[in-house]
Amino acid sequence: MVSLKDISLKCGVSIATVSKALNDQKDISDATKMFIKNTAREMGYFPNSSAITLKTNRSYNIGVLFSDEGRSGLTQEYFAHVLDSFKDEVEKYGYDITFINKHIRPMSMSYYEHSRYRGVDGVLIACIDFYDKDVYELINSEIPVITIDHIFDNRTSIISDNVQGIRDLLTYIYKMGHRKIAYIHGAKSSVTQNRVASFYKTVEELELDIPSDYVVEGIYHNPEATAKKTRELLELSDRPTCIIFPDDFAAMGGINVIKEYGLRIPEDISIAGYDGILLSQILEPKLTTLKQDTQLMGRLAAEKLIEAINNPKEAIIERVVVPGKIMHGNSVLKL
Amino acid sequence: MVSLKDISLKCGVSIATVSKALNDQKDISDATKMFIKNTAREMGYFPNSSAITLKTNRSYNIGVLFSDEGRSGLTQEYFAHVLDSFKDEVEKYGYDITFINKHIRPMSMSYYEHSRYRGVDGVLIACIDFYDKDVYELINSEIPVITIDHIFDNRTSIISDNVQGIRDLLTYIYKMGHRKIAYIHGAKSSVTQNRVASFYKTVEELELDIPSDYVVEGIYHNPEATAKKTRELLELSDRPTCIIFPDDFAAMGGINVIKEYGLRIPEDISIAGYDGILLSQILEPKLTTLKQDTQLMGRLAAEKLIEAINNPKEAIIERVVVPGKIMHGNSVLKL
DNA sequence: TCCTCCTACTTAAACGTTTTCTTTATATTA
DNA sequence: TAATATAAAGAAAACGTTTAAGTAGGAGGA
Repeated sequence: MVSLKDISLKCGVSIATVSKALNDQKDISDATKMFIKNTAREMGYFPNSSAITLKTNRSYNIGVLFSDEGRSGLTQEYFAHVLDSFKDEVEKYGYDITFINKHIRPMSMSYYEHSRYRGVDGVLIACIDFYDKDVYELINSEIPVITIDHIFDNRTSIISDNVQGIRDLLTYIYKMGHRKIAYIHGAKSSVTQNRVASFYKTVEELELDIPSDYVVEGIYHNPEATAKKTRELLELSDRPTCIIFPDDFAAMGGINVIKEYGLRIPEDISIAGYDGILLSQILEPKLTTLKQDTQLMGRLAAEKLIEAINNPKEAIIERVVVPGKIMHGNSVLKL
Repeated sequence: MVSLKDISLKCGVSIATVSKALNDQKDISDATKMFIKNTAREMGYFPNSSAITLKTNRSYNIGVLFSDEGRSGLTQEYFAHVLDSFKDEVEKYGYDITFINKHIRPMSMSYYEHSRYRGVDGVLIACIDFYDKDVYELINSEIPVITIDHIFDNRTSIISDNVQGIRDLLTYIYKMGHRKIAYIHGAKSSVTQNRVASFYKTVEELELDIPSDYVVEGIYHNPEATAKKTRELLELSDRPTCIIFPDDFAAMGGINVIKEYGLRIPEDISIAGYDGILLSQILEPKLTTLKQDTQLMGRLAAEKLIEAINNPKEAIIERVVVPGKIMHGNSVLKL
């Protein structure tokens, strides 16, 4: 591997001069700089990130914490898209992305230790058990951190506007003439809390009268659980005219049950999803859903994180709320 | 940050002794080793990967090339699952994963340069334009490389058994009594080549007579393109009784068109997919498809790559063919 | 007793950079 | 002309680690 030393030998200058020339520093004459840069190119030089990181404590590497009960969040379309957008954006600034996990090398490390071990400049936390004490250790460390869809007091977070999202969805359904609206929400999490709270708040504002058995707990991304809850809703003596599912994918389970009952969507019962993944737009009828702006979320997360990396001291703690967009499909009938 | 030097000072031994003790080398008495290890733990020591990598040329970091026309392959369920499994496996051996791309730092680098820059021990190549000259540079470099679903002469590759897969699928459909079987395949790639060749070969073995307009080119993961081709097939004077789609997701487009024509699946027309993603098992009727063993592929890729890393000289070039499994859904009617 | 061989350690160089401080040479000023 | 400022380059230390080579001291053997 060609090193600065090799170039300095070939050019007959010192290593320091080569380093400065390649980094476009002031102290070098244009002629020398050109000469060195050309020689470096000819020799096929490229820098060594380990040496640079060791010396400067700046790795241009960002850690990503992205797991979900064993499975990595990768396999969830929503998070995959956020990560994808995040990756695109940080790459523009010259950053790479490394997954940070607990099990590494002979010893096992905490997230924080792992982050320090790899010398990452910052960490993106998403789709993870936010109540893990190892997450707390990281959150309270000196490493710049951004969280997605979860708020910590001392950290900037990017959150999808679940409050407005559910409000928009519910209001739309209301305006379509529905009054008996059920909601199968996801399992306990801050996302769910926001959605459910917003649901009840909107119900109040709209002066709706929603029986308590219309709001039930399902599981995100779980069509089976959704199917079960849907069945229960359909068995009620006073059946809802519209069901909001935890998310688009889970909705598939509900849709199957509805068909099983010989009911048509939306003629006999209306439905709505959440997320706005590709699938939702391909379903027949097209699903009415709330599309979360994963691209913007990823981009903002990148920008805010890099900002925090560049100004570790004066970093402002922000809660960036990213609005979603309602997708009017054909799954909610105009009554 | 606590360094070996700090520990050595506290313990009153040399830095070398600390290093050896922590790395369980022979040269140290048990008493000293214990003492040093305990002190290290107390002081909150963890190693610095940059320093280790710089010194040893071993980063315990694996590069991943995972992109797809702008979008990263992350957003494709099939590859997301392969990567997920790969990640799980390499982590067991203490490796981390870093995405390798072209744009990094001020200068832009080729994949190879980027790999060297980060000092990755090996690279996984998947879901990418394999005909890119930068991919060739990497393939022909000294860096251990594993490819997924594409064969290079000089590299080990893990490939899903597309030949047997299509054969199994077609044979199954044949045994269900179908003779007029259409195939909408994906765009040009080695995967497609294998599938199409296998389709024709099996057609011959089964002594089927498939008209040439039954085999048409679609686009993977593209429901619209699939819808268009499906429409064309349905418009044929001699309509097929079964259509094989490029993949499960693309199949959605075909399904919609079929419904649009007022046809029932499988009573009026049978269909099959490919991939066996979650979606396929949730569809009603359940899709008959070929499930690719993404978990095994990821694991094997990890094993083979680590093997190559540990034995760069005597690494054997292998083509590991991973069998899939046919999933008998209800989308193919028994004639 | 002396020599040899272990054992348990230390020394010091090296990996490829960056960066502070010096040095040298040249230009500018009085 | 001499003093001083400036530009361009170099020397050397440092980042945290590994490792080959060296050393001291004690045990074992003849």
